Amino acid sequence: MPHQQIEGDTQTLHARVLTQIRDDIVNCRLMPNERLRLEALRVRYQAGWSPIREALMRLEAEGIVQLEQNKGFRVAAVSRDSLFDLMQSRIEIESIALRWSIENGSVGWEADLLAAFHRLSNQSKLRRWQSGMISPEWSKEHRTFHQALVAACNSRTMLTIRESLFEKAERYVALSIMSKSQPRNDVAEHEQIMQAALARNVTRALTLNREHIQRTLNKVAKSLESHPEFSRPAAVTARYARMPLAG
Amino acid sequence: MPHQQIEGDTQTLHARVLTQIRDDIVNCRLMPNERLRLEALRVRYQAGWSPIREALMRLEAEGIVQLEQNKGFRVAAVSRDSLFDLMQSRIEIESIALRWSIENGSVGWEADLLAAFHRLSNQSKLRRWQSGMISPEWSKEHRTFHQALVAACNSRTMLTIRESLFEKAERYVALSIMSKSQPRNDVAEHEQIMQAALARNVTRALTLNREHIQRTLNKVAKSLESHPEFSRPAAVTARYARMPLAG
DNA sequence: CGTCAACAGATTTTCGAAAATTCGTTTGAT
DNA sequence: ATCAAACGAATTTTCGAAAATCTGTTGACG
Repeated sequence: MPHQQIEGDTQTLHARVLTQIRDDIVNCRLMPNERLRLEALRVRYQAGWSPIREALMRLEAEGIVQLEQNKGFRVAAVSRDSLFDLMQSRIEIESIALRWSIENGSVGWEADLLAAFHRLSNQSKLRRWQSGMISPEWSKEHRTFHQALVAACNSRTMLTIRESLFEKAERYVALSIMSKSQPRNDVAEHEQIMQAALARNVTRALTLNREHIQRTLNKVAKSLESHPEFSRPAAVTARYARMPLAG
Repeated sequence: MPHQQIEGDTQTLHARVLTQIRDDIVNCRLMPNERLRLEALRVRYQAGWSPIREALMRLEAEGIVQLEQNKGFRVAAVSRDSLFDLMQSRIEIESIALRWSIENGSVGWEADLLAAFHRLSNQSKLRRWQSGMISPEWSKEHRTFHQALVAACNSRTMLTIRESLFEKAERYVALSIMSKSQPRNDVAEHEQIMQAALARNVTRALTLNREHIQRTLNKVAKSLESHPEFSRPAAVTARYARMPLAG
């Protein structure tokens, strides 16, 4: 069997750039609707035109970057409408994936889920946010927990879709946190969802999950409304200063 | 209404190449799992490295091309498992989209749907296939009809997902047709679905649509099993004939 | 014989220059 | 003064050469 190379060893440039740009967009270090000038990106990510354009094309397909022919790339815009669309779709997709996962889940799934929750709840005891930023560690555990919930759904397709929507939602949440709105403490919510899933109570788990997403939606929508500049033109072409390599 | 630029006018190269390669893959002119050598693509699509790689990266995100670091691109493989996964997911996604569409649909939606069906049913009277190929015209009308069904669903997200799954399914169907299995005549099925949708009978429309997809699944799965070479290694690296005839 | 290092050819990946396009401003005609 | 053509700078897009990586083969050595 071909031994999988450890990432970072012989990782191609476009793969590294892809990860970095995506991370910067999801965490709103590159703001919604911000113009992505190639020259600036070339400096920021230390690469030539090709790897950067390749990464951007991929992100365009993922839907967090937009391309206008011969006019270049932008970070995908945000809006109240697309937020609602996103969250409503997310509810439906997660419902299906979660149902299948609960129906299929093995003991191993239960174990992984418990473990993920344990890590999440402990992480949240530490400072979860500072200076309008979600701590990357908490963010990671949170993502892992939600992944663990649906992990047994046994459908690559649904998992991929779910992940993509989850990531887009994360960007809205990051935006919301940035505008000095405190993240809500939802450890208890997560625990309830997990309990319902472990009890194989599909109806209850789906309801709780739906409410979980809806509460996030409400909070984000509110902070979006009080900061209309986020969904506005953002004509401000933030010339980013010389920034050292991210991570 | 902003008038869309006629394509072919100031279309960038990577956009043209993207469309062409995608089309070739969906119609299995580039076979599943086939290696995509850049040099060959460069000749075939008359472009430099950059536009081709950019197109391939985008297709990779769409999931019909696979990339292995430093080893290049391949057409995404097919398999019984991913076919079932795809079709099952498609049923769920289309169910949601169709429900919303029926609940939201205006008179304009009804009109468009009727028009699309009319075009489809007439198209099918012509020769629908020839020499193991679905006629592109029929294919287009078919795609348009299914689009018209869900068009009123009012969720860009769900529509995009649905379209992507539909396209992947199309590739499997093309594969099935190629192996001299006749396409089934499903005009009546389409009409029934439409009638249910127009009658705003959500339950019936969803059931019919599910059965429609399942019938396609059965047919494609059968022909996939009788042609195991499609889902197999395809190690045959179609060295384009520069080998002289033996003896 | 079998293993492994080193090499050569093929292929992918990256770079930087050149071509094409857009955008903002100026110029010139009415 | 108004409008539109036209120029030039900024930016995107494309090309082809160069670098890096992979693959398969050869030949030395245990």
